[in-house]
Amino acid sequence: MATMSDQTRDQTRDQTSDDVRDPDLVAVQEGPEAASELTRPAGLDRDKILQAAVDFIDEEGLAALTMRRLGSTLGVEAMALYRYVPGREDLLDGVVDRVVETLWDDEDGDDVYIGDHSGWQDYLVRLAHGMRRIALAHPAVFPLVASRPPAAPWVRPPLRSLRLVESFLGTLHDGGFPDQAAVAAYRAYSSFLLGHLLLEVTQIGAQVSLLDQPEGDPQAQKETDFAEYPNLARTEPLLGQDKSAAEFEESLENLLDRLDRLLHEAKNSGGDVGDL
Amino acid sequence: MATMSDQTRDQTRDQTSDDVRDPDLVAVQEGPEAASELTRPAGLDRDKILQAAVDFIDEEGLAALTMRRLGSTLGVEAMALYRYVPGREDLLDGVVDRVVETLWDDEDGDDVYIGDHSGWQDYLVRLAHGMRRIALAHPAVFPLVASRPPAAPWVRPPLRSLRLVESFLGTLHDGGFPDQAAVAAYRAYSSFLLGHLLLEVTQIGAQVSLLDQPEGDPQAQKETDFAEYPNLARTEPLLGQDKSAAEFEESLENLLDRLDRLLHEAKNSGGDVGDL
DNA sequence: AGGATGGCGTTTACGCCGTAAACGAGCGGG
DNA sequence: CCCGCTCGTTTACGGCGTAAACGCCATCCT
Repeated sequence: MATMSDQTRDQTRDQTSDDVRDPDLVAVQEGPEAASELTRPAGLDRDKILQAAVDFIDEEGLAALTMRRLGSTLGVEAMALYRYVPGREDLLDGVVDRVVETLWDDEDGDDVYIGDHSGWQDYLVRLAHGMRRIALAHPAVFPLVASRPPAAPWVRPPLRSLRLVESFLGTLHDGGFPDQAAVAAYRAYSSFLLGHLLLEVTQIGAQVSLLDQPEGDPQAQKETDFAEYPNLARTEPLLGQDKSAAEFEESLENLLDRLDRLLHEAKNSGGDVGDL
Repeated sequence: MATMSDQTRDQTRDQTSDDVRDPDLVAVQEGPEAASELTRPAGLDRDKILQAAVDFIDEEGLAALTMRRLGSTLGVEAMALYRYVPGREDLLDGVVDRVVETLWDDEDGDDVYIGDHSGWQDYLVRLAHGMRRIALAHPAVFPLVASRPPAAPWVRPPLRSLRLVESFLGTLHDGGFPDQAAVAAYRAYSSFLLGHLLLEVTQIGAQVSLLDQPEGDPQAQKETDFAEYPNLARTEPLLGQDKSAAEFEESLENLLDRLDRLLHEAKNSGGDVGDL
């Protein structure tokens, strides 16, 4: 597994060979905010609560997050949170928003910052890597990003942030996509990103839960399974292998090719694309 | 390549305006099991409980499902369920399994039954439509299929059922895929299916929740949004449009083309595919 | 026949949950 | 000085998942 020590520099989209480093794994640096936190929480605010919730989910999992426990990590009773957050559900929405917003915050050189870009393909690649970085940084939070209803009911997830959808559509529009094609591209892109990243973080979760469940005689279990499932048995080592980064690049590239085709078809037919 | 030529034949179910019929929308018929149920539950068993849970989630949503409420729909106290189900989490796993197993049950003509097929492309198309039918029949259950950890930790979701993965790998193996390529295909296929269907059912959920939230002055809300988000404003009618079926076919076809390419590359290099 | 047995649903109870409501403690401005 | 405001606490309630004890009743052995 490539935990990678090295940064990315050029990051042109041609990485599919087999010893792929995984630049999306580099951590997002925390804000230099550590003053005197152990001594005193120094007063609550909504942002502090949301950050604490993100951290909590990362460490303990979504199921373990309760208002009381979250409060206690902040040195406060549960009810104190309700002055800043309407309730648990809204808190989760806030967590999603906060995590997605980091797309704009941590520019971190040249990879993730999506405000400035050269061309829609560059934009889509940056956005994809930005989202993937978020997913890998917060694997337990990401399913929330995918499953919460969108902010506006008529916009489809998983991007959820109106700001993000707006920037997406605007970029494609500027790139020459007629509206119809831009929307089709948005959906194809969303579903690709959602599917790949959800699969990837779920795998991470499964690996983790594998570690803390080494219970009674898994050998017998294995053998019975394998008897019924010869193909599974034969490919088990391959199934366990992690080539997520390479597969991600491959699929992303393929999608971009597809969108490129879509763009040219739309242009040639004068923007009158009836179907996808 | 273009494997969708045969398709379905009749299926008049025309619902999404334009031109696209959506055969996956036809309901799966319930078993002819309705004897005297209102008079007496006639005794619990695990299957009855799981079916009741599926129905409950379909009608009330996952969040509303509690042991007490589920019990009461069966005319029974909550604790009675524990004789057949170890706990709530296991019940949810059971729900997922039961729903996925219907892939084999309801053959229903020629579209969904995946045991018998002619070639791997046919199989993948049938499987995709089968899964989509399940997703559309149980939109509130499907996110569960996607987010539960897999049955074996080293197999990645969303298919989750070992039986299904086994049949997938076996079919591709028979179709000439070397193991490495079959596994790559499994992952690409899984992530496509997961992404598309999750997006689609989430949209259904959003539409539903739109209906029961017609609250205070949405007009003002709209205008403020639109001021900040011109591209969203312009494309709103397009974003709301439902072309899921067409987009599904398009993406599926594209994926099959990609897998076909993968197969031939793998064959030409003698099964020695280093990367995807 | 009659008592033991064991399957199955109920009752009771416990601790944790989200959160409504009332309650102070501290503080800055008239 | 004390009013009123901000902000965290206390108390309380109903619902949750579920452990444990408790009937009830059909069946079976003798």
